[in-house]
Amino acid sequence: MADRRLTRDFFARSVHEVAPELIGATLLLEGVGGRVVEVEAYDEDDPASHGFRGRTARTASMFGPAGCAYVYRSYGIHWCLNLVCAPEGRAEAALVRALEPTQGLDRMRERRGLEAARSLCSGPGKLCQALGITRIHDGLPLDELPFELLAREGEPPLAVGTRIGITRAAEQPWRYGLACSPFLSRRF
DNA sequence: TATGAGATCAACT
DNA sequence: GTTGATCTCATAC
Repeated sequence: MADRRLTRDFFARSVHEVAPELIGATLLLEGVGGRVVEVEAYDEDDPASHGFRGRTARTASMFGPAGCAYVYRSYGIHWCLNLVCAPEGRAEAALVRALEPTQGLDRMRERRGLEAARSLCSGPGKLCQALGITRIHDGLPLDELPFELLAREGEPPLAVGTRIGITRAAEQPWRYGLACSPFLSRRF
């Protein structure tokens, strides 16, 4: 198989370029995962972004090198996975919101309880639970195990919309998805 | 289909 | 003390 691995160079650009190109890519953790069908872009000048108020202990990895994971706790219960992008010394990241499960379905059902494939990874918190992503993955490079991140083949139909679950800058059309996918967290 | 409450933690004011 | 890049379950229409 050709090496379609996404490396740091791929992420060393504006998140607004990277995010749409992530749709259709394959994300695996320890062989469990699937195709990325939904992401949201957050940049440093974005009031909704964790990077907006500058670097803190929690958001440190968002300010770290491109091509790494930024994992944080949301609402005290859920984990959310971001892929760090950065042109140069900036804090930008793409929030992975939904996957189409393709590998390790059994492991996912084990972690989340018996469930239909379409609801295993249809949301940032669900996806992290299904793949077993926690704080220990915060800051890890995405081009090394246990992560595997493979570029898409071809250009899938893209859907664009407004981001979900935020109160500030809620009108920005920085949510990207695979058009008509049944695995989205919400329809566009 | 839609709306609302509860769960629960760390950063921030 | 408040808030949030969420999810699930319950209740209502």
